[in-house]
Amino acid sequence: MLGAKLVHFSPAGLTAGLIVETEAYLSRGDPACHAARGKTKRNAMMFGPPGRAYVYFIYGNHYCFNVVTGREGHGEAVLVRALEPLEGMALMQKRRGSDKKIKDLANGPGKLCQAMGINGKHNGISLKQYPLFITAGVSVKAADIDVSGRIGISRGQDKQLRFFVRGNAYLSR
DNA sequence: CGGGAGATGGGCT
DNA sequence: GCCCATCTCCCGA
Repeated sequence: MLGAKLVHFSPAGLTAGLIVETEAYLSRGDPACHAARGKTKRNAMMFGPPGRAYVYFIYGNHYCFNVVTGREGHGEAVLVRALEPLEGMALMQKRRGSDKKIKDLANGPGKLCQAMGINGKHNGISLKQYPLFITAGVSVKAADIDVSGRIGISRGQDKQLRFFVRGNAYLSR
């Protein structure tokens, strides 16, 4: 997914960005994964077919955007943590705050949802078609991808499941 | 600049 | 009640 392009045609206009940072949440042996304790109303979309969005509300203020990656019934997804803004920067600033610099528009999971206009109503929709989809972006070589522990979690901190484009200016950290 | 804490609300126990 | 895959502000350096 790194280097792929996330596009959203919203009623307010078009925004798009390159995926530069992700985290994997596995279906087995991963206590940090929302699906670790079985299927619930909240995480049900994670168990659906791959290629759909799993969007959830967190900390009373923010949404996080995931792509379901596991086979149907498995409960596996990839969290998108940061985007390099490509199109619709003016709209992103309108949503995020006009004082924000470009590099602060989508360099975090909550921030990118706000910048892209992604919210709970996108939970479960296909990411292969209008209005919200992932398409070809730029090619990222394996040698340019770095790995680290995941950010902001309290369980499963030992796992090296955060992936990002080394040196990219739009990472969350 | 870096660290600490509050805001804020839905889901789960 | 408590937890939480976060963000922002405010403080001190």
